Amino acid sequence: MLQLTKRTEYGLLALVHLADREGAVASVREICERYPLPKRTVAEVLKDLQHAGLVDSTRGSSGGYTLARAPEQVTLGDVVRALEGAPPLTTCESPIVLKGGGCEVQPMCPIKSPIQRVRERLWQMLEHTTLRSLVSSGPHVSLGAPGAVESN
Amino acid sequence: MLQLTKRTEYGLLALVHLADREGAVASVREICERYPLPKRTVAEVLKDLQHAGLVDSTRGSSGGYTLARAPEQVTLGDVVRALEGAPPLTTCESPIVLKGGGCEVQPMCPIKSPIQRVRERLWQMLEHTTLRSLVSSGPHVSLGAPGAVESN
DNA sequence: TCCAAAGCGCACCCAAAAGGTGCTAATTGC
DNA sequence: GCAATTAGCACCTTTTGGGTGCGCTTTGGA
Ligand code: SF4
Ligand code: SF4
Repeated sequence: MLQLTKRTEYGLLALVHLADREGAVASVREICERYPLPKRTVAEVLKDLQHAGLVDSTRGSSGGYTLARAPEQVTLGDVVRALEGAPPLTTCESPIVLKGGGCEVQPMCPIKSPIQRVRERLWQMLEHTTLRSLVSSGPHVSLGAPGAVESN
Repeated sequence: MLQLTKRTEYGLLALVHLADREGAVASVREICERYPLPKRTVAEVLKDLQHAGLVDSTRGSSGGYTLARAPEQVTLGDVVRALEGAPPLTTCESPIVLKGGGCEVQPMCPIKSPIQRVRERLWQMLEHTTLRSLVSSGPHVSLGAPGAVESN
């Protein structure tokens, strides 16, 4: 389907939160207190983002996550790649060789290369959408002073 | 997932074939003899395309499908809409009201409107990719004279 | 020293979607 | 009438996505 997964949404929300925190660590609990999201799943997503090198983690009682790069350096494409894996758009032309030998239509397929062009343009779009642009545009109600509020 | 379904691929291949036929009817059997595709599923897809008004059907022993519009008038977006239904990209902002009241994050969601902009650009892209451009670009081995070859 | 709060890892379950099939009509040319 | 074709609907199977259970490790602070 032509749709982002919830995992990707969770990841984006978490990253936006981290970007707001400007380098301060933010725990999963903190994120889930700000947005009504399933805590465990968000934790899973953050872990994946950590593996992808998009966030750094610190363990221990006052641990949490921080952005690993500046918000300008993180793109929607990075997040999708980290959380949804391979980006094939069609079943052929996926980077990894697929079991079964791939698509039988391939040798005579008239739509393969046009579709690939579409895919490339789509990914260009995703790569050009930075976390910074997400943070600065939306309605995005401001937090209180960093580290001050968060009543719960 | 950010990926087209097989149904959409089948639909595109079928439409390309119909475009080649230039107004002549083509049966599901004929299409599946040209491309190694599961006959029944392709039939199902064609039926959906018919409901969406993209193809016309004629029943009976020498029946089949024909393009309902010129190849320039059919876009990738039309096909996706016909075969994958609603195009939300996120779970909020889908045209229909969803059960459960929709996303709880919505009132404070910082990524909603940026994501929608991405969605719009994506669909612009899909709407600007016509069936004609698919037919004329790919490797697309030419058929014999229309109605002549097709040995099987 | 101990405990609570956080992340880590893995496996597992449940629901939804995608892909595909069975079967039975209805239509139409030969 | 017969064979080829589309129409309609229901059903199954596999895959994917979303979400949890449970125990472990790390670390700061009471
Ligand atoms: S070769 Fe053509 S039909 Fe096969 S997966 Fe690629 S685009 Fe789809
Ligand atoms: S989190 Fe934001 S973008 Fe995602 S569904 Fe909710 S309101 Fe829409």
